[in-house]
Amino acid sequence: MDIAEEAVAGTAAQGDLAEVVARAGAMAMAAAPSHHRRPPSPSPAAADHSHVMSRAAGQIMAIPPACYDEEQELRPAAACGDAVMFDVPSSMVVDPYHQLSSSAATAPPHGHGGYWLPPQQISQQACYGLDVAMGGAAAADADGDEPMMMRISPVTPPPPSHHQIMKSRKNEVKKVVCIPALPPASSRPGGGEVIPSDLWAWRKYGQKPIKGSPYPRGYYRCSSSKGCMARKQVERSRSDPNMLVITYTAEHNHPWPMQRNVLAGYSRPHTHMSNCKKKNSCRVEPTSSWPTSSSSSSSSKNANYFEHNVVPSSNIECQQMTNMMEDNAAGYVAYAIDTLDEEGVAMHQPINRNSIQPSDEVFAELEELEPSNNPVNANIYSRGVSYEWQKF
DNA sequence: CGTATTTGACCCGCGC
DNA sequence: GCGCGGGTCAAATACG
Repeated sequence: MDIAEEAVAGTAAQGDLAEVVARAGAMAMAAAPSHHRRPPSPSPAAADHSHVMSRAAGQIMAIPPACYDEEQELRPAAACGDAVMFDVPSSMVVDPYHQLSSSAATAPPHGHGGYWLPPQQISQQACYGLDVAMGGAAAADADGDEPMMMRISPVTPPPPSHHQIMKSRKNEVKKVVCIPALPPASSRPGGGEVIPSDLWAWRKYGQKPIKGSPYPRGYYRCSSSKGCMARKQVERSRSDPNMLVITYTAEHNHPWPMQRNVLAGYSRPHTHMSNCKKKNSCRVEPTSSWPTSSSSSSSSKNANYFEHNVVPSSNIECQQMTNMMEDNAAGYVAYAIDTLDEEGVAMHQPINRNSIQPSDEVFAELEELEPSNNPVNANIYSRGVSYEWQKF
C-alpha cells in the first residue's frame, strides 16, 4: 500500500479525531475571554487601517513552537505543527518573501480590547507575512516604548460585487496563518503541495507564479456556500519552504460545514497516473507548480496526507509535529482554533462553553488545550507547549 | 452529470 | 500613458 492509499484508508478514524479536535478547539474558543471572539456584527468591509486598529474585538491566535524565537528560549523549538494567525489590512503588503526589519517596534493601542502577541515569539524566518504585517502596524501605530505586539482583529465582510471587491481590496483586512508544511512532495507518489485541511471546503480557482518567489501562490475560495466570499491564498515561504503562508480574505457567511468529507478538506484524489492522463499534467512546469510538485491539484490528496500524519521521518520537525498530531488532538490546537473562530463568526453568536454539550472525551481534550482560564494573560497548553496571550 | 482542477486570458491597481 | 504584478475568470479537462 502506498502512502496515498494508506492515507485514504485511515480517513474514517482520523476524521473522527479531527472532529474531536475541532470541537475541542471550539470550546477552547468558547472558554477564552470574550475578547477572543469576534463581535456579533462584523464591521463594514471598507475598514481602513485606523479602523482596524481601533476595533475592540480581537482574534484568537496561537504561537507555534517552531515560531518562537529560539534565542529567547521561550521554549525549545520542538515542533512546527501549529499556526500563527492574525489579521492584516491589505494596505500593508503581506509579503512572505521579504523580511521586515524587526527593529520596527510598535505598541498596541491603549484602551482597546484585544490580544497582542510579542513579535519576538514569532519566527521571523518562517512567518515573514507576520513580520511585514507588524511592520505596517508599527508604522501606523508605534510609540516606540513598548514591545511590538500583533493585533488580532476580525476579518471584515466582503462587499457585494466583484468590482467592489476589487476596489476595496486594498482596504480589506486579511488574516495570515503560518503553518508548517510537509516536506517537498518529491518523495511521495503524486507529490504536490501539502495544504492541511482547515475544516472549510475550499475550491482552487487560480494559481500564479509570484515575482521573487520560486513558489506559486494558489487561490482558493470557499465552496461550501455559493454566496460565501471567503478566500484564501496559499503559498510557501521562500525562506522556509517548510512553512506555508495562508492568507485568508473575507469571512465565511455560513456555519462551517460538518460533513465528514468537507471536514477532510479537498478529498478528490489525484494520483500521479491520473495526472498524467490530463493535458499537460506530466510536462515540466517550473512556474506553475511547486518546485517539487507534479501538480498543485494534489493539494486535495495532501490535505488528507497531512491529516493522516504520513510524514517522511527525515524531517524531524514535521515528524515531531506529526507525532503530536497523531497522539493528541491538541496538536491541532492553533489550527482548530483558527477555523473555529471562523465558525463562531459565521454563526454570529458567541460560543459559550456552558452552551455546548460536548462529550467527556472532548472535554478531556479541552483540558489539555486550556488548563488556565486566566482571561488577561491566558496560556493554552498543548503537550507542554505554552501559548501565551497578552491582553492590551 | 456534477464537481474539482488546471491554466491562459483578462482586469485592475499601482508605480514610474 | 504604459508596463508590471497580483487577483480572478472561465473554458477545457479530469474524475467519481
